[in-house]
Amino acid sequence: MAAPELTAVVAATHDIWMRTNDLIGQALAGHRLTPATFQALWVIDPDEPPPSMKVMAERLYCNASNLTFITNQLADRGLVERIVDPDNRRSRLLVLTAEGRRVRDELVRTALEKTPLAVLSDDELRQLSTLLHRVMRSDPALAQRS
Amino acid sequence: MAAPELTAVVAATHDIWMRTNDLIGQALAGHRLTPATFQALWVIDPDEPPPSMKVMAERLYCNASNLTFITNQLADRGLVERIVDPDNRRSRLLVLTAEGRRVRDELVRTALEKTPLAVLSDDELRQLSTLLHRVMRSDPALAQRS
DNA sequence: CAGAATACTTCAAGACTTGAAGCAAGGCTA
DNA sequence: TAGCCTTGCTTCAAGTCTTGAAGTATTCTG
Repeated sequence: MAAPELTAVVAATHDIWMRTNDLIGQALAGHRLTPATFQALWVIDPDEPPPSMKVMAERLYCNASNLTFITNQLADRGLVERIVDPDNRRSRLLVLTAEGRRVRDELVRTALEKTPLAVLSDDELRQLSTLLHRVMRSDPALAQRS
Repeated sequence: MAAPELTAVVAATHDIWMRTNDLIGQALAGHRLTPATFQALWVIDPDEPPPSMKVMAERLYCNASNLTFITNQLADRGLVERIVDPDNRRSRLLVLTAEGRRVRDELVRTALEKTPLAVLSDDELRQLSTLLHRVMRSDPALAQRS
């Protein structure tokens, strides 16, 4: 293989992500959520202005109709509400309900406790963060997140 | 948030993975593959002894019936074959066909070219690899891969 | 040898994803 | 400002993915 380190890093990234999902599966199921719906919840930061469906679709790398489905799942569970964007009445903003904020907080906390990445020291986490942010800044689609 | 670095790292891991998937989607579609089926192909190393369905399920964090489905997808496309494990006739070993090896090689190469992680220098990749392998060694389920 | 365990398959149900078609709102231009 | 194009979202149909329960064949164990 031409780039064994790169191969190992790509594989490790995937493995760690899948393992994290595996470890929080029970907690998600307790709220009738799945990796896909949890990820949608994750990317709605309650301290930021509510994202539109369009913005959510970009964050989750999915298309509009997919996001309609995911949003319905969250709305059916009482975790988010759609409101009309007063600045653009075609657009729907996704707002966490009180329950949505509570569940998001709890599950994010669980994910951070259970992820294998939690074994790293503060210093190692900073190193890792530096490297990953360098990667993200290099990619236009990722740069607008970090 | 109690651990902002950890949060950022978990999010970055996921974002980079999803972005990589996004970037190779075209190449996968060219072989009628999806992220799930490509991942299955990825974890069959042609230079190692062929894995059983059971081993594959562990590697992919999925259950046996799920793996039957994924294997059927790959077998229908002529990329893998099931053979009876001579040492345990309950077990089926997954062997890449010649076409399977070719497609795997091509798509792995594409993934390594397109992943945003490819911007890192050799030195940075080594740093990243060191950190991620430390994470993997700390988790029993991950340790047996790296 | 009988019963339990293992490896896989089948089936049914639900969750996810995509693309095509449609609707309402906003933008543009003659 | 009417007509047309674009945007943001929804609906629908089709296909993919995932799970759990039940079933089959094989192996293990007492």
